Amino acid sequence: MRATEPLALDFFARPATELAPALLSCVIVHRETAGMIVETEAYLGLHDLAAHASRGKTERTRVLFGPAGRAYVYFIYGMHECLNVVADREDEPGCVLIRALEPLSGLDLMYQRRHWHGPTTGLANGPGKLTQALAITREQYGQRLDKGDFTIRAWKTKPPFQIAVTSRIGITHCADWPLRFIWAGHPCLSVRGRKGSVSAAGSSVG
DNA sequence: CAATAGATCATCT
DNA sequence: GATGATCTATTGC
Repeated sequence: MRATEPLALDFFARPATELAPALLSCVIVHRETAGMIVETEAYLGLHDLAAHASRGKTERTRVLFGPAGRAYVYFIYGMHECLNVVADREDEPGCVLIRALEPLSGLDLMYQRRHWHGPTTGLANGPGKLTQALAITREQYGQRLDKGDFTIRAWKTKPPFQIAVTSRIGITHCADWPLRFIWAGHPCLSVRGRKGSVSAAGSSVG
């Protein structure tokens, strides 16, 4: 898929709270598959106890403390890989968790990798599902996203939804902070995120 | 449809 | 040794 050129590294070099909504409607491309980002969450630095980086720099989190535009991939629950995009600048360990994609390209491959035979909307509608669909693992830890096999690109059109903000999913600390960004009403949102309070960024959509 | 249990292991204490 | 930025199957109405 060659919709547009990959985004340059400086696109990612801003606070996670700004990068997270900016990534909505961008496209992730990896290994013959691509999907549009429809759900993100911002994770901040030291003051955000839900963020891995709040515990300081360790072997796992070191890429968060480096420059923006790299992949932070981690393994969770003994089973799933999750993809984040490193934001901000060196020593400012903000990042953006990618929570859901609308599949665009390479759907056959996604179905194979996921062992799934339901609707297309269920292929990548969750943090663990999208990494499996796009074959993203810890092998991609620290990889640049501005060139090569693994890139993020702007998309020519925006989906016909409005951006909304909610609290983040699946965390225990700072659970009420409004740092989850979605295309409100998009059919590919992660299932567990569909309910809960939604404070619209504009007027409501019918 | 909603709630819950189980899977399963890297990371940090 | 406990926990966790999840997913799926199963149980119960």
